[in-house]
Amino acid sequence: MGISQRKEREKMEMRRLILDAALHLFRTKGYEGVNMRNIAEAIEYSAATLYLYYKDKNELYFALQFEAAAAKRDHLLPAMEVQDPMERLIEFGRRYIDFGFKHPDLYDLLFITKAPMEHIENQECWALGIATHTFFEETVQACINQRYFKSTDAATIAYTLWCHAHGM
Amino acid sequence: MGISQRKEREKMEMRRLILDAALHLFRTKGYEGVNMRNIAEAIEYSAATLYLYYKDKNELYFALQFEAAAAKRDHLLPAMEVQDPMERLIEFGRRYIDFGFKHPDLYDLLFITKAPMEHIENQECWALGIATHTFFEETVQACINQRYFKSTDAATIAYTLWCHAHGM
DNA sequence: GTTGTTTACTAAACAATGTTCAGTAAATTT
DNA sequence: AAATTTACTGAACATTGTTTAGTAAACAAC
Repeated sequence: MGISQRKEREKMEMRRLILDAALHLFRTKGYEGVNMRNIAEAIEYSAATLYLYYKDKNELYFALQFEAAAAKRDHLLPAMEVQDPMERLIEFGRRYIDFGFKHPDLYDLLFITKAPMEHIENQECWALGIATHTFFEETVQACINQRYFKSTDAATIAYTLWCHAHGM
Repeated sequence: MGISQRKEREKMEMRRLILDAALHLFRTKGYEGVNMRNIAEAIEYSAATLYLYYKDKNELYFALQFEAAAAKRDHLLPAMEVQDPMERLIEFGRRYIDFGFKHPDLYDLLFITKAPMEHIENQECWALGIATHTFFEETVQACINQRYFKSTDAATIAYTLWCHAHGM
């Protein structure tokens, strides 16, 4: 069964090729400024080929959203190194906002842009975002434990802080 | 010179007709779900006619943004009646968020959606928003005067509160 | 009141986009 | 070697924003 394995691998490589090209184009030209033909041209395939790997532009879009979530996690990750919980929380917020400024298109992709949410069934989609948020809440809880906050309602504090960062 | 006056008036009426139709369509079908032909059809004119009154879809869009700012102001207006500044501030925030939930499309139109900002020269555009924000800051100042806040930095407090509301 | 000009509008066309489809050549299976 | 499946493509389609050439009415000029 070596052949089908190779085929599967080639399919994955093709998907990677498409995603990398799409992500690069989206980053440089903005989401609106890119179309299927652009992406296809970038990888030297015909536009129709894209539809063999992604049902439509939306599906490609959601795949990229996953990539964006990974990029955000990578951007936030260094904050985990900070030992003091309050310092860590601050670093976390700083990096969160920094991410928004450095990659406005990715930020929009994650939080702003609306697209028909037909892929919610794919729970895996949200795993990365949820993991990050969990880490954030744990840090808040650690701060509470060290009496940094008057309140002890972790969820509310986390929500308040997040609202503030997102609003900025 | 009665004729040119009448023409001018008819031109304004036509603009009103277009804006009303566009706003209604945008509200019900969402901004992406409406095109120039839809709008034209709604007022029983051809699509090309729209271009006699607005340079392109963008200009029509900015005209609507102005309408949205007016709608927001109208939504926030009742908060001015509240006498106690802190109560007023709270009512203001409540109404701000309420507006976002009741008219997500208008809210997006005002704060989220990106379009080539080629109309910045039209300062009048921002007048409504600035007026609202000024009133907001005045209320914050009133709260400071009554020692509702520890800090006395009105701008920062206003910004903090606004970030929070917008983030929500 | 006829004649020229301007205005208000339209149908048709254009260009760009997302998407589909019929066909083809190669890879694979029988 | 033949049959089938796979991977891909060019051409076409539908929908959009926008432009253009033309037309009929309103208006102005004599």
